[in-house]
Amino acid sequence: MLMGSPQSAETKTTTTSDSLSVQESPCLFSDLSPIKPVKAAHVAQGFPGFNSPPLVFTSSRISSNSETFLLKRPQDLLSSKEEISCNDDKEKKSADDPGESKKSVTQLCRVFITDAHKDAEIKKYAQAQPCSSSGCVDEYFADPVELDTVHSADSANASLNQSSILPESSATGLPASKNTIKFDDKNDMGKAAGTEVKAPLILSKQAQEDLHGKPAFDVKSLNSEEQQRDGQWPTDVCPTIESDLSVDHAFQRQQYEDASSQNAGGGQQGGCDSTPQSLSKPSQIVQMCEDHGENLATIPCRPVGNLILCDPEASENQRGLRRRCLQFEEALLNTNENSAGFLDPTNEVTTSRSPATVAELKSLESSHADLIAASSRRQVIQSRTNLYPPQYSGNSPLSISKPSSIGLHLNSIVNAVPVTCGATARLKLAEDYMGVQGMKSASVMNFHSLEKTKSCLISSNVVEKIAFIAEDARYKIKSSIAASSALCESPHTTEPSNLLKPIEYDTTPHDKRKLNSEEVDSNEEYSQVSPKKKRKKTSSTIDGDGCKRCNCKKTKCLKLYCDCFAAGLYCAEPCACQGCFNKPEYEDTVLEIRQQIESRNPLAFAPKIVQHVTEFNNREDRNQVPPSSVRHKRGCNCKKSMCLKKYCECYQANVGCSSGCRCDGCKNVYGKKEEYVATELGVTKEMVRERAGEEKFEGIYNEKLEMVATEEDFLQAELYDLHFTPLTPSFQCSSHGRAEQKSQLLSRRYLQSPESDLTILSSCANNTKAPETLNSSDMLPQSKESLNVGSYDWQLDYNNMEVMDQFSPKGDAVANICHLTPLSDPPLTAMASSSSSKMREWKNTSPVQLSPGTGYVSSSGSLCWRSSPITPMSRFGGTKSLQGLNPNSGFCDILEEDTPEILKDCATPRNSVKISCPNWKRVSPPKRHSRELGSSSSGDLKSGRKFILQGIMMGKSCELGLVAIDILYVHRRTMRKVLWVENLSGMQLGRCLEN
DNA sequence: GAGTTTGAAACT
DNA sequence: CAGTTTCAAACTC
Ligand SMILES: [Zn+2]
Ligand SMILES: [Zn+2]
Ligand SMILES: [Zn+2]
Ligand SMILES: [Zn+2]
Ligand SMILES: [Zn+2]
Ligand SMILES: [Zn+2]
Repeated sequence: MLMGSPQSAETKTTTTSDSLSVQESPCLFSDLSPIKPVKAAHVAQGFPGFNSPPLVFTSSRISSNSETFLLKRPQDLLSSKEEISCNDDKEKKSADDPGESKKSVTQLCRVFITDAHKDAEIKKYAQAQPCSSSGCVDEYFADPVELDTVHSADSANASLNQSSILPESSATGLPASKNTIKFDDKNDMGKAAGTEVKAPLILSKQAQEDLHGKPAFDVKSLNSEEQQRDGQWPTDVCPTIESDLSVDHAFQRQQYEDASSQNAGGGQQGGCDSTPQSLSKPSQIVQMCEDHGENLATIPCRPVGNLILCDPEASENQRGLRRRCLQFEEALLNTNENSAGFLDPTNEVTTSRSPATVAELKSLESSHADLIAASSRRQVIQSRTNLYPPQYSGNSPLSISKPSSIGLHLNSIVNAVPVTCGATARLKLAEDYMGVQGMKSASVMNFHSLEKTKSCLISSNVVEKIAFIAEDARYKIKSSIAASSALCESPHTTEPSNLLKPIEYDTTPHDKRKLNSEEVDSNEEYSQVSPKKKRKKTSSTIDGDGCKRCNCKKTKCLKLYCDCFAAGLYCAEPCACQGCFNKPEYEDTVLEIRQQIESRNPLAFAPKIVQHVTEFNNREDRNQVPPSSVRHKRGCNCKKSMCLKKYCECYQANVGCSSGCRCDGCKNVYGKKEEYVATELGVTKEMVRERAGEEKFEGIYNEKLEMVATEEDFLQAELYDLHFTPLTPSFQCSSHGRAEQKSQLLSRRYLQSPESDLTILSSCANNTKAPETLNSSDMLPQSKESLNVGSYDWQLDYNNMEVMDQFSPKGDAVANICHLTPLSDPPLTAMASSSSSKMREWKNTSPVQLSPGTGYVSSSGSLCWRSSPITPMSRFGGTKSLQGLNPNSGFCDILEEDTPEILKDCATPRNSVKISCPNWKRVSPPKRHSRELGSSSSGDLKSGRKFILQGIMMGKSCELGLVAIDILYVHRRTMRKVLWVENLSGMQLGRCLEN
């Protein structure tokens, strides 16, 4: 946005990173901490010099946020530096044996991870550091850990500590940033040499430079970059990366730290530790998540007592936890699927990777760059959002809400899960991410199962589900990351520079397409990426484990052509892909790309296999639901295979063809299209209803659901990530995962009402569409109506809205929403009190939700990553997927279709159906998404309204991005109309009106 | 393992 | 939105 051209932005970021960073990402920063923001800004700016402290201090909360950033940065920086050092060493080695260096790193990472898992999270970290023994990694983690612990503790305790921390971070950050910049230049040179610093550098400075002078895109550069990534990248990059990384990592780490601190703060850690150890790797991963969750939980717990007390930090911590969770989840996924993911030393080392990736991508392809930039921008926005939330959380007790939710989750989870508290906590977190509170226990179980499944994902379905989960996790992570990055960027510019640049430039995703062409060249380099991959290449795409692996040659695994990417998973060891960017390292890039793709096709990452829930199915019959109900979402288009071979997606998914298939001569052994059509007819009515948003569900589920729904829906909405969108809907509805994901937000609500557990389907109905719309909305740029929304206001409004919601929706809310002043973070204070919690959630969940990932990422990053940022999906999938997964891989993805029917969950019995799809039918605004406002139905309600967050930086107003859209919901039974404000993700921020 | 076939994804 | 190209998996040999 701000920057006309990414390049310029990048350049700015790079240069500014030290001092000016803010300017570049003025929006972010400004927005973020308009008031206090300054602090944030300071942070950013400060980084260079001062970093730390300022933020922190100013306001505990805000500071906390800033601090977090700072912390993260510092951590990142430290870690980065350390890493760098390691990397350097490695690089040197790498010169000899790049692979080895990487491996070492990866190993370290693994160690770290493992250790972490074994040990309590916090402790884990701390321990891990020591334990990790291996130098770089250990240090890396250790630093972060320590910092985290300290910081976290500090944060938890008070911002003060953070502030103290900050300095370090800041100091480190600043220098680092500068250094990085310089490095960048050098790097460039180095790149020429063949090193790779570029990525980071590129991202930051180079990118900028490139932008200025020329695009770095050249494929060659890309290649070189890639190579660098693989090999040199660490060393050279490190410096540069530091800045970049520092940002992302900083966030992540901060989060991590927060989490750790939380853990530390909470006694749970110990428990966590125990659990984690017991768990197997995958389980470990989970545990990790759990631990984090626990941490979070702990925080929440505190909050529980004092709910809010947790403070921003707590909230942040929570966030961090969440992120971690996500990350963990991802990690789990990754770990399960690919040990490699973790392993990738580079990734871990690079933690900064994302930036690098982004930069690389950019360099690789102008289009890519654009995309990345766009993503980065988006991220920034998200980050902003995230930031806000954190602040909020930090600021006010309000944060409680999340915690409370968390607590609830924890409780539920705990109960459900035998795992130790820590584990449970983790689980909770995971669940949250996953999305379903109601699912919690089940979800937990599911989660585990999922992990397992993931590891084994053989069936495409399973994979998908997993993917979803992973994706969700990713999204979360991404969001978190993005947020973190954004935050970093905004504040610090330096680190963010990577992200920021891209972001700012943010080119539109459109350009991304181009990437392909260029990408090819890079492939060669890619090959370098991992020799291991080659192994995989060998033959079957399926690893011994049953995990699918890709063998992409030209797409860098950033297109749907890549099964890994399409599944929302990061490529792992087994993958034989060349020039792969689908790695945690490149999280930012991955996310960006994902977003772009989603923007084009909201359902792109949605599970391909959906269970059509018919009324029959929905209801009691779920069991009855004939397998037939499970179908490929889009159907196949087979012309020659007669749907008898895996060429057919339907067949491959072990599902019959459906009316959606355009296959010729269908002979699908799982069900011929014709047959399906015939059966469908009977159902169709129901289907229609559902689609229409009708009653189907209502009858059975609604009752509870409705109750819940209202709240839940909203909550859900909140939960929903924009990304989820398509997929999510179904998932959301059914899936607990979303609830979980949203859980934080929802949790409140859930907490509020047991029913909440039900899950929230609310969005369900809408989900499908909504997501799309949301996606469209994502297109922020497009959004026209830019309301200056203050995050603050949002939150507040939101809160109000929520309140309103339950009883009487009111148009007012809408107005409020409009008010949103995301940027207002500063205002946070105000917000803090009341709605902050909600806001937080919202923020968290919302676009950025993901944010969690990043911070945490750094440490776990590698871990988590496996699953890619995907976004929301996982969330959805979460519940359902979980359910499905558990039992049988079979489930896989089946999600209910977009339609609200989400019920699928139903499948069982558990409670069923809580889910809900709420009776509320979503009247999607014009698909266009964002812009159109009052679209559909009730003239009264104005759905489609877009809300754009504007921040004021440095006195300048910046558009943060499209924040929310009005979506009209109509109660199927009562026909009551409610206008919800949903974020891009589709999350419901608040209810605007009711009729 | 190379080469062919296939249909989704990407692109125009 | 249709047509074409690109892509990587599935399949064949
Ligand atoms: Zn791939
Ligand atoms: Zn792969
Ligand atoms: Zn790959
Ligand atoms: Zn077919
Ligand atoms: Zn089919
Ligand atoms: Zn067929």
